Order: sequence, then C-alpha cells, then structure tokens
Amino acid sequence: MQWTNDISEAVRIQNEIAEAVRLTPLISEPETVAGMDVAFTDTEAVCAVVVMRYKDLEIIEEGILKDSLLFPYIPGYLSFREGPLMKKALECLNTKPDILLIDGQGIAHPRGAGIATHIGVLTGLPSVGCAKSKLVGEYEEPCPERGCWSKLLYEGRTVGAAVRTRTEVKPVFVSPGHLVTLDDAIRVVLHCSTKYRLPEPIRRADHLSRRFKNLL
DNA sequence: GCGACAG
DNA sequence: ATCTTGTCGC
Repeated sequence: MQWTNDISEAVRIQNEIAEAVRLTPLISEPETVAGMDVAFTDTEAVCAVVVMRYKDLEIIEEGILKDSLLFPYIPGYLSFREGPLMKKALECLNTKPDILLIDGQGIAHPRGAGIATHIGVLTGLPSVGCAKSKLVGEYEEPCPERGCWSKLLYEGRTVGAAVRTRTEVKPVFVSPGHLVTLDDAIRVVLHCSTKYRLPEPIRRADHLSRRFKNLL
C-alpha cells in the first residue's frame, strides 16, 4: 500500500515514508546516476529514466514507460501522481542505478516526504530531489556564481538548499531524498550540472519523456 | 479572507 | 505540467 488516490490515506503513507527516511552519508562516489522526469497529455503520462555513468555523464541506458493518469496534481501530493510511473520505469531497467536524481522535492516537503524521498525509500536507493521551484521553506538569494548556495529553512530545520548551478541563472532547489546528506545532494547536483541549469540526467529524461509524449 | 502552492 | 513566436544576448 504505497500508493492511493485518497488524500487522508496519502497523508498516512507520507508520514510512514518520512519515518523510514535515513539521511546517511553516501558510502562512496556513485558509479551511475539516473535522472527521472514525467511528461503529460490530457489523459496519459510518460515517464523517462536516463542512466548515466557518474564520472563522465555518458548515457548507459534509457527507459520509458507510459500509463494513464489516476491522480490529479495537488501541491504536496505529487508522488501519488508521478510516483507509480517512476517506480515501474525503474523496474524495467537492466542497470540498477547507484543514485536517483528526481525532478521534485526530497525532504523539503510539508511532511518530509517529497517524491524523491518517497521513491528513494520505496526502492531503497539513494535519491536526491532537484526542483525548479520551492514547495516549502524560506531562503536567501545565493551569490550569483555557479556553486553558490544557501540553506532552505522550514520550521526551524534545514531541509534543502537553493543552489546556483550556472552563474547568473536562477537557482534550483536541492533536498536530500534518501540515504544521502544535504552536502552529498548538493555535490551530486553540481557534478551533474555542466552547461545547463538542470542536472544532465534530469534534462535528458525531460527531453526523452517529452519526445515520446509528442508521439502519442 | 488572503497568499502560497514540486509538476 | 501544457499551450506557443519571436526575440534578446552570449
């Protein structure tokens, strides 16, 4: 019972996920990293996962999965809309990624269970949330150079960071998902963000899901 | 009531 | 998220 279409049940599940989260340091530098994203049409959703070699970001494997929509987009409950697809897409891979980079929040969530955390706990894989905008928390504008970042605070706790992946470009919101620390999360996101605002794995997954969707 | 609000 | 042309700037 990891998924549901009932809000009160969803809250219960998120609280369980939040209790299971472990923000322990990454053992060693990952060998592979997988980026995930979902694109939509009126009635269907397409999830893409792109696995890359961590060292040089060369693509190792790509996966795509289409399904119908069962849950609407409600702020705070994104995982119940996109999570089921991501879970299935991961199960189709031949490669087992060392870490997941997901388009959304990790613990920077009302109940500490954003989609990156949800998927991380369910799969038992290290995961990092990297969103284009924030869901909760307050932060100060980080300095303009790439690599600069500032804490994202929520209810007196540091739940993530506003990270500048490109000089003079709007920051992305990074938060640990599962089995990583905030520093790990920031380091991984910066490592994967070379010439664009978003980390390469997520960018490629975004392109792939979008291309596929436009063929439906 | 008003503002905020991942994708 | 998605619908969309041109346009400013490196």
